[in-house]
Amino acid sequence: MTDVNTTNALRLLQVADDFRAGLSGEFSAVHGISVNEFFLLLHLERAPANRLSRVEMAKRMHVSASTITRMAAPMEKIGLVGREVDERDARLVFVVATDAGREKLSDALATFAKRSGYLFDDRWDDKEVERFSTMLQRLTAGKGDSLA
Amino acid sequence: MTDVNTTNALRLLQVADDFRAGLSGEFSAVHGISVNEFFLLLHLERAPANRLSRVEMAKRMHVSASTITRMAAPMEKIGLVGREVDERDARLVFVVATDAGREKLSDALATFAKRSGYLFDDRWDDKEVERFSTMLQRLTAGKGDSLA
DNA sequence: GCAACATGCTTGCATGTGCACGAATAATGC
DNA sequence: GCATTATTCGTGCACATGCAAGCATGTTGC
Repeated sequence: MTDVNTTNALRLLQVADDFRAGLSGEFSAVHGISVNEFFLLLHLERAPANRLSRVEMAKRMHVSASTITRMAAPMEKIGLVGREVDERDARLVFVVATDAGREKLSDALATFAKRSGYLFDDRWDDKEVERFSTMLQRLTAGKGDSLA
Repeated sequence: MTDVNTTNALRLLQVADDFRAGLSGEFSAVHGISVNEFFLLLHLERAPANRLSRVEMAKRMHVSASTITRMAAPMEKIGLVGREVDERDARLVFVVATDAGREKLSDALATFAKRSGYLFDDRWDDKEVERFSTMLQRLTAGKGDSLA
């Protein structure tokens, strides 16, 4: 545990957990969505034609396909996402972003940006933030479908 | 979303999720414990007298007290942790590390260190790792009870 | 063409977790 | 002292999620 890599990984997980916990509370209270629903909308926004099949969404979100099925259902009811079937392959059921969904995402992203600012701005200068960004990008390298 | 802080926060969450997902699989397969059980053992190891009350453990693990109650029960049955009651305050029920629990933690920490190595060693040199460590530490500053 | 296999989606079941409540114990105010 | 309040723990319920199975649809080999 004196290993630097171990220490870094522990801190990484802890910082991420703290940030996610804070997000969860504000998303729920202010936007009425969960963190996972936010990420689902974000994945849609970055996807071609603003839509993804359920298995593809599942892979990108690190959850099972059944979870996507169950997450999408209530979001369809309140109009945050829509449902489309592929013309050629009737097995594929797409989750597709709606205008309401994009607007909700935009609102939530403002909250996300604000909390990101709390995390970094008060502690680091621009140069450090840039350096951190480069480092993180290398950690995600090779793992496709990244959001950032 | 072109905001650097937002990008960094997104990457931070993504890297942490990936790492946790990988850990989860190996912990389950090799050590027979969950990531949360690993963290519970780790918190015990770092706690005074190797024990913590349930509410205190709950705060440090970002979970509810009832979750600690329910996590501890099966871990007691297989001898990974013990149960102690405070002599002065009969409300307090401590989760306490056992020898078997410490040994299990030691094994799991080896796995954790190995995967931490995969994450950092192959990509960065020592100087970068040290810099990253310093940066992460500042992000956790002010949030007590950190593990690293 | 048809059979065998592969892929995507959904559903039943089991598990993990939070919230709200109640019980037991402690601390506080009078 | 005794009543009131606070704290800690456990439990019932609701919800989210993964896994295994089943169904519908596509693909491949012959």
